Amino acid sequence: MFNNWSLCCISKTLSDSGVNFKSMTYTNFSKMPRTEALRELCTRILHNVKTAHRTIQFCQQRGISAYRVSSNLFPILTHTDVRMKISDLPNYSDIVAECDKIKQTLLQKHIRISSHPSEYITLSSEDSNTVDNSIRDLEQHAELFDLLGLPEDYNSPLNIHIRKEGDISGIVKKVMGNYEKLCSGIRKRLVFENNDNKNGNWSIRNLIRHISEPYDIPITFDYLHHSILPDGLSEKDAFLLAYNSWKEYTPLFHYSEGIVENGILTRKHRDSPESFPIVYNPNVYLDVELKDKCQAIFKLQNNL
DNA sequence: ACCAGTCAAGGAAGC
DNA sequence: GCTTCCTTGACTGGT
Repeated sequence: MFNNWSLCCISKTLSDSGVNFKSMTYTNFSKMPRTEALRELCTRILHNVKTAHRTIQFCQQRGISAYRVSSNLFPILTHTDVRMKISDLPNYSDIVAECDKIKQTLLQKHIRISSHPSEYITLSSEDSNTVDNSIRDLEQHAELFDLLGLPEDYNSPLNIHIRKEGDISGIVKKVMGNYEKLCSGIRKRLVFENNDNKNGNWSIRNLIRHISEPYDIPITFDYLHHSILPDGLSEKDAFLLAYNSWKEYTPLFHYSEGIVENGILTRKHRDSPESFPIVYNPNVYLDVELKDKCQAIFKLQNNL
């Protein structure tokens, strides 16, 4: 039976036992004197890296073969009034040491690592500040991946959406113009995921035609987004088109189920799976976006 | 200790 | 054209 599940950011089992990530808002950060605020932020960040480590170990223990690192491990750093790299942090050496421990853990038992930078980041914006902010965010992800010793290729994908709707060729030109400017640590890992806007552009069909085929970039297949915006493709055809776009790499796809309201499938994620996904080629990993997180995976591991 | 409201992002969608 | 919504778990402040 298919068993290549990827845990999305959080283990509910761990959080129920009090192991949680910490965050920090800019509002709060800006209220404190800078030195004090930075010290608190550093403490929280180190805590988060340790929590990510524990979560990866949890995956190893529970037969979960991949892990999506949360994009909130390092709060605020990319904020326009903070603008720090991980390496700028006063406790950088502690963070490096903790990342080295994660590296060792990953060497003992392989866990595939990926990330899904915030859905608000965009390479398609007409506003250059917005694009710059997005690139800074991506650079932070690449910096972390490098610290974790992750390969600079699609085995450790950074997955984003193309957010803008409208004139496809204009948007693609914009996105690819910005793509060329990205450092290799981002570019060699960056993949694009189908989205589900009403009558939206970014179905699997259009991503394959306008992004993957001309520019040789893998496409992430998301089951739920596809069922909301199939764009004339069956689930099987969309899955296999996306599958083939990964070439020699093993694809990492997203699995979730939507809540049905008044007989209409919505994009809201269910807590727990009701059905087992059809995996049209078993050589994939499925990142489980159901809200029960690891507990949803346990259900899938036990064939519901 | 608990609860409700807030936070953070940029664009879509709805008035 | 303006407002609301989307998304998420943790933070925050009031009780």
